[in-house]
Amino acid sequence: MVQILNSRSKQASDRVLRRSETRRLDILRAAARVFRRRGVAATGMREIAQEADLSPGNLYYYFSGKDELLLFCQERTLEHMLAAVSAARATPASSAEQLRSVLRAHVHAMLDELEGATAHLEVDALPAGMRAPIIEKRDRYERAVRQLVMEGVARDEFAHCDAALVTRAMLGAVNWTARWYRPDGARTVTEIAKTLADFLVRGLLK
Amino acid sequence: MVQILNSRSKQASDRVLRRSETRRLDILRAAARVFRRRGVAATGMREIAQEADLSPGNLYYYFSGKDELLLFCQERTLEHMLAAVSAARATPASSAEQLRSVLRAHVHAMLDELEGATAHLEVDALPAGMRAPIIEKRDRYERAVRQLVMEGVARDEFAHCDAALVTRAMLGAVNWTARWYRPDGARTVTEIAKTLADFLVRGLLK
Amino acid sequence: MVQILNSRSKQASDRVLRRSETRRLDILRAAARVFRRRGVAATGMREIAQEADLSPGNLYYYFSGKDELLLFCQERTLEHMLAAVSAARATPASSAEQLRSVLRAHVHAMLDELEGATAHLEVDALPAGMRAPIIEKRDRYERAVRQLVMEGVARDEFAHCDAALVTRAMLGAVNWTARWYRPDGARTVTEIAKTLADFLVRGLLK
Amino acid sequence: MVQILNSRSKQASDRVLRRSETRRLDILRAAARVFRRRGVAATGMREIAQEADLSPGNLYYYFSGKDELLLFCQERTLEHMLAAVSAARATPASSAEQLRSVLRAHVHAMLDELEGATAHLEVDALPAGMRAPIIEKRDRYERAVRQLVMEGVARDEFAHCDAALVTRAMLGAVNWTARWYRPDGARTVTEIAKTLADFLVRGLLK
DNA sequence: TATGAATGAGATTTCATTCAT
DNA sequence: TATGAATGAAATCTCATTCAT
Repeated sequence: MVQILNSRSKQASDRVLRRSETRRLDILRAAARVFRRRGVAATGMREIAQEADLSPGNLYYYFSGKDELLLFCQERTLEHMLAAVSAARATPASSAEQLRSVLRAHVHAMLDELEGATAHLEVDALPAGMRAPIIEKRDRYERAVRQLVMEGVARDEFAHCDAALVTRAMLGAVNWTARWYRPDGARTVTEIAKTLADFLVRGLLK
Repeated sequence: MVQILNSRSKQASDRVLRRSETRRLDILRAAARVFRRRGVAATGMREIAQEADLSPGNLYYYFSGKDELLLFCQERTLEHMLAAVSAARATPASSAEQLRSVLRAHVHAMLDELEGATAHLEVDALPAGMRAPIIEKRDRYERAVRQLVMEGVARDEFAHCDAALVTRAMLGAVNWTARWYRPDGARTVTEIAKTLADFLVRGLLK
Repeated sequence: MVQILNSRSKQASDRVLRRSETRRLDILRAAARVFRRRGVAATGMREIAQEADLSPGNLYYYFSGKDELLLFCQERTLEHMLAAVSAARATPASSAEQLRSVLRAHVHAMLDELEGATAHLEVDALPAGMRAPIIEKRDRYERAVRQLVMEGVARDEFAHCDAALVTRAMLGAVNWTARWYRPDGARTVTEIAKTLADFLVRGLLK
Repeated sequence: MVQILNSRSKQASDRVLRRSETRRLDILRAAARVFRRRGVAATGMREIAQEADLSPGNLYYYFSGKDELLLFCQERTLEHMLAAVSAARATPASSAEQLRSVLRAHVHAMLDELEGATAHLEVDALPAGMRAPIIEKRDRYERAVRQLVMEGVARDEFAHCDAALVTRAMLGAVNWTARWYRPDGARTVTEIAKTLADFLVRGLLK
């Protein structure tokens, strides 16, 4: 990935790099789409290559292999989600509204036509040696959501509850959308996100 | 195989059949455990054979292949779950309590040490031609749960809601337990089942 | 196969042996039927066992394995055919009629409902080390038929010809019946045998 | 794979395709050779790969599996033979000479060093679902040969006979050459073809 | 003699990855 | 950068044969 810069102008090499980065992103997005459609384990490099409009061999010019591709996919989405939870918590809104907003963002992060990805839900598809940073992010995210729940309890917005379990229940409900959502279904992603967030938070309110 | 069946030989063949069926069940349970631990797509016949304590080739004496094994696993669990929902609906309890009972049974069907199985969550791992009966059962189950929700609304126990989406949210929350539950975790399956069922139904109450 | 004779009467043990031989013959016939139906290479021991009405394992009580079974099948039929050619040559008939009679017998040896066998046509299905006696018989048979042709030429019954090639042509024509003959077809084995023998010898006559 | 095709790249892709087709043909020929040597059922993918000088896995880059390989082999040869019979019938020659010419071509189609193939004789080696087009061609060919026989009878060139049976006898005689022909034998393919054709047609003449 | 069950070698096939150009 | 072709490891499955009873 690190390129040996030739003697041409820095601008030119920047442009090359930028083009290359764009290409890598395109490939990541293509991979994410196939992973979402078929599941990581059932997805072959050939399918990814085809979705990204290049030859199988050429994939390896941009990524070292399926694992790296998967790792970056997962990282990207988790960072998306971590940003969303940070944004929500930076808000003066109620815990309920913060939580709803996080859950809605979560659904969008998975299902949005262009950038939605679900590969991060399959951590075990990574070789054991590469899981640590993904697990760390995933757990950090879960802790942040749990924190929102606990804050709501502390603020007397939410009833007392087993925050750990309830958090997982909520995350499960939104994660599961990846399994049944169809773009041509009766409800839009936005509707789904709102309905689920409202329902789940309702179970917490006093 | 023309045999004169006297009452003794018939008994013997019954016994043999019964033993054979027992063995098949043992293997199914072993397969279900590995499927639950590692996911269907990532599970190899070798692993199943090892878990069931026989040689890989010998698996094929009992089942025609991975697909059949998977099909039976899925069918078994879905029938368990359908029985549970029928049992709950045969009860004079409130909709809320019926629903809680179904959700608890659902969690148990997946996580119980001995018989818990999650393979039915991965319908796409079956070859397309074998999916129909599984999908039918799965959808029948979902419809039954949705029916419970709608009945609760009709009886004024539950607030008005998008029953289809809310049902999927609840099922997602319980299905997702398969991903994070560890037998040596802080909470028992029974605790998890109760907490989740209570939380989820709470979101429906008026 | 060699049995340890117990102290009972010799008669009894003879009866056992005879019974055992009968059983072996039954199995050979069953094997021959399956070999004819499906070809040697495509026939499994399970199919033979089923056709012979015993368990797969039990086959090995009577025969040391598939190879022996095949060997005996081939030997049996070839000896049939050698006997037929000897019988024909012991006759005072013309060469033409002797030859016709051999060819008819050949067709019957392969297609007859009860005893017909074609396994001897697949010599290569035997392990190389076991082929010698079969090849010897097969070649002896071919030589005998060729001899008939050459005698007919010497006696001025047949036109001069390349006896080796013509013999193989005739044998090919009759061997090939095994591939297309169906018991429920329009012509009986006897009709086929006669028509083919007449046609083939016709090509030799002056 | 959206590509702007300028005249150069199109040429290149043509060249590539042509090379690929050449390779496929090479492999087909190699497979045909092994099938002829050892019989279809006894031939493994490893042997074909070795004969074609590539790794077993690489075979699957060119063909989807053994079945496809076999299908193409059979189709190729049968089309050769159908072409030969068409060519013969387009001729003003006598029925006898047309028939001889077909039989000679038949022998060549099977035994010629380079392109000879015999896989089409083993239709049952194909999975049942793939047989139809092969059987259709095979039967069409047989009908065409039978037609030649019947025409000869109608023209009073041939004696009255059971055309169906006699046709099968002739085809059996030539098909059987595949079983005994050895390239290092005493007679060339051409000699064999001529001798057999002459002999077989002789049996038809008045 | 007879059987259900077990085994191990080998077959076909898949697939991530690499190579040559 | 890009590609068609190649590879090798591993997966699923088959099957003759053997074992324990």
